[in-house]
Amino acid sequence: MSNAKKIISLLAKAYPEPKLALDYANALELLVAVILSAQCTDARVNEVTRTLFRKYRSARAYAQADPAVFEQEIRSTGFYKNKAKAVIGCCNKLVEQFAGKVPRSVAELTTLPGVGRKTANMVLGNAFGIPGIAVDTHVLRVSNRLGLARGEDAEEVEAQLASQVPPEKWTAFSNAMILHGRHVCAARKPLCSECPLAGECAWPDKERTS
DNA sequence: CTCCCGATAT
DNA sequence: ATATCAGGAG
Repeated sequence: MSNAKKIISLLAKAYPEPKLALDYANALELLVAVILSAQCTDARVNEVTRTLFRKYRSARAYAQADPAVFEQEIRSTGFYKNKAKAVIGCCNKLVEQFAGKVPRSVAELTTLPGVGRKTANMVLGNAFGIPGIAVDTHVLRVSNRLGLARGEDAEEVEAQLASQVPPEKWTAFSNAMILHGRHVCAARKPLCSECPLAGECAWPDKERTS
């Protein structure tokens, strides 16, 4: 078994049924939660969406929101002006071009304002069960450290990962990589001594900060 | 490449 | 005090 296959297998064992830490009940809620999650902890997003999801129950509801009010409602997630514009703009387009429903392809999703490949793949995989590898800062970092990919471009890394992981495992793989990046292979203080993948990891000791 | 922005860890 | 954090747009 190749090193990459071993790593992918160990990762799946370490994170059986990896699920997102974001709270959501449907594709629209997940889309909104992922947009709000940029540069923000999942815990804070959940705190905000707990009340937000009770008030806005459809794409139309967000589309009709007062921007100034909405900005304040999501303020604590940071980048609130951009995010408010993204969510409201997104939902306007959903209403006008997608019958108020969240589309099921990367191509369509990325036409929505504020939605890039990472957000699109996150929604596809977790809300629709359509295979997708969401490459965020964690997946980028962990992939490079493990030696599963090389490079800083998210789309290139996504392609490299896609060629090594069978499509039916893309979503679980990317969710596991995110969890691993958050809790073990952290940017600042990676817990290499507790890492189940340490034996197969390509990251040289000299580059470790702790 | 820069800007957006608050919360949290260090 | 300040560096960094579940990105995307201009």
